[in-house]
Amino acid sequence: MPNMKHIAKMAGVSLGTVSHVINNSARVSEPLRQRVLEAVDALHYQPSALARGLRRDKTNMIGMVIPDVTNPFFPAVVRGAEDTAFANGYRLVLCNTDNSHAKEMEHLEQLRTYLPAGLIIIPSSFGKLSEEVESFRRSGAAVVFLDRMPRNWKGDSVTVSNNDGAFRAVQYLIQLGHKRIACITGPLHLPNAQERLAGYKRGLKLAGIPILEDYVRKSTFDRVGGYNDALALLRLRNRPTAIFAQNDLMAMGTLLAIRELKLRCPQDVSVIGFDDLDVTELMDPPLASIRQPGYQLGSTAVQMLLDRVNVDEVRAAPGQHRVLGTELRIRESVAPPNATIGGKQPTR
Amino acid sequence: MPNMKHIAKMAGVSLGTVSHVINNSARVSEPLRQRVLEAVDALHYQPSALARGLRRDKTNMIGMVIPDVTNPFFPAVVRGAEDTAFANGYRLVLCNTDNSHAKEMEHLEQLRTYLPAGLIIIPSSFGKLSEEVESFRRSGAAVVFLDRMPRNWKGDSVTVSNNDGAFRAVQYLIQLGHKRIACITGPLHLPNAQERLAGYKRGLKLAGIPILEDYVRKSTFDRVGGYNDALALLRLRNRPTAIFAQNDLMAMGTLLAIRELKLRCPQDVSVIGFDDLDVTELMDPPLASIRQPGYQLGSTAVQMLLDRVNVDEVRAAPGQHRVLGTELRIRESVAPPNATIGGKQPTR
DNA sequence: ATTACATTTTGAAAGCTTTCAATTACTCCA
DNA sequence: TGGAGTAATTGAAAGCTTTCAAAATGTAAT
Repeated sequence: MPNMKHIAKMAGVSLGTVSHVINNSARVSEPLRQRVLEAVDALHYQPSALARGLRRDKTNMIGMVIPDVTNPFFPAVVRGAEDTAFANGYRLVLCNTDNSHAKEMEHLEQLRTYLPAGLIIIPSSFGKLSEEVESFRRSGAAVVFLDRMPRNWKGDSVTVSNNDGAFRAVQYLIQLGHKRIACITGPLHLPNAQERLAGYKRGLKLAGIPILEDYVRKSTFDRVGGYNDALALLRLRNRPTAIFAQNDLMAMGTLLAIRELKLRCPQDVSVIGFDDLDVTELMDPPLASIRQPGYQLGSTAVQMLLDRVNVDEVRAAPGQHRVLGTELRIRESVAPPNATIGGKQPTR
Repeated sequence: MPNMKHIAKMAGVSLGTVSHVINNSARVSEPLRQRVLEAVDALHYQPSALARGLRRDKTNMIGMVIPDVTNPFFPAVVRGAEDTAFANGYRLVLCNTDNSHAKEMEHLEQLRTYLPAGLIIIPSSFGKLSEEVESFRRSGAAVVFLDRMPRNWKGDSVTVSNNDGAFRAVQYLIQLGHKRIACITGPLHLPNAQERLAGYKRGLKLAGIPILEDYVRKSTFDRVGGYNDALALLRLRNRPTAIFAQNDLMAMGTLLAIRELKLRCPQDVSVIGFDDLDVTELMDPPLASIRQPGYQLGSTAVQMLLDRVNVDEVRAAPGQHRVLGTELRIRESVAPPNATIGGKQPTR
């Protein structure tokens, strides 16, 4: 592999000149400039990202730390991030944490040794993580939190209007005539789960519907979680007529549970999810959901990160906290309670 | 950030000794060793991956080049890869190519400047790509092709039994009584599309069913592709009673097309896909499919890659070509032709 | 032609690690 | 105690780039 020395020799100039031409870091007379460019072309020269990073104290890599690509909400986010990173000459290092604090920390510590330009994090733990991240930032990396954010984070972040989305979903259900509305939440140490829960409660409160302990089930953001807790809800003496699952994976689990108990959706139970995955419209029944702009979430995060990187040293610029909108998508999984004659009556 | 010099000074030893302790690259007396380790601990020292890579001519990064994480088949593959990479101290750089040759090349050229330990590629083009990859390999990186492979590739690869999977799907349909079986293929310059098509043809041939031009539609591996070509198939005078879509995304498009034309699946048309995505069982109707072990595909690829990296310089070791099995998953989207009374008769 | 000044160009240092040849320390035996 | 031989330790070079102070070149004015 050719290096700068080769170029310098071939073009008959010094190392410094080659560097200046390549980086446009100083005025170089046209003839020399041409000779260098020709040599670069002839030898197919590409600067070593390692040496460059070592010298500059910063590489063009962005660490992206997420819980699990396999959760169908995340690929769009990753894609949005990768696209705008790529477009700006940056690369993405993907790290799955499985919501494990230990893995999260291990990834971060490793990443740091690469001097990445920045970090995009969908955190699953807080506390020690925040410290680690703060130290990252002090050492010059830009950090953007995505989707979830530590309570007292002062830097940049992108999230969605979780509270509002949930609120409007509940409001819609109430409008249809539902009074017994349950909620399956994600792990409540996660801010987004908290916010969606708050939105749910706000909706009920506004309509004067009391909030029942039994109707709020703390679960995990995956299908089996949704399945299990839906089962529990559906077996209540006072079975809910509508279930709001805090993400689509849990909503799918809910649909399975409904099927398992030989109930029907939406006649016996309405279901509404959160995320609006691509597949929702193909499901049986098509799943109503609250749309989150996944791709945009990722691309915005990288955009903010790069802004921060480029503004360079104006660390004074206060952290931005951008919130993207959500949108209610109604589909056949919701209907007024006891919509059809023959809908099974609740056991009480 | 602390560096080796700091450690050396603190422990009262030379740079060389620190390095030896950290890498176990030479015998170091126990007292010195302890002092170094203590210093490392005290200062929270971590070797610079950049300097190390520069010196060693190789980093612990693996470039993973795929068409699009957003295609729901890939996340599992990526996850499998990332997991076994992580477990072995390697990191994944994710690159989406959108099936674009140009992007593919750009990613590769960029990756090379990082001296990655290896590359895992799901290629979307061949020809020039193969050259580039070959040159990568000569420069010391291990390369594994995944899912698709250039025709004359001599190195490592992991794929699945595409031909066989397709064959068995077709065989099953025939067994149910279908005679008019169509196939929606992926882009035929992709080997996996080719192989699945070959399997389809083999199945028909074996049963003595003639292969109709009209029943084979070359499409793209996504939902709209499937939708459009399914529409075309369903409008044929001699409408097929079963459609084999070469991946689940296209199969979903097919279901939409069927719905659009007010036909019913499986009564009017049976549908079978390929991939067996997680969501298939929740669809309407649940989609029969040929299962591919996505996670295993990714993890095997990284495993092979690391084997190659570690065996070190025994470049003589011949390329391995591993083929993972596929499995037929029958669900309600397939049934005998004209299963129910009232199934619309084909218009001639 | 000389001086002063602006513009280009250069060479070396720094960034951090690994590795190898050379040096130092140590053990054992005569 | 001296010397041979082995084991442990060291220091410097190399890997590739960027950057800065210094050197060289060019221009203009006197």
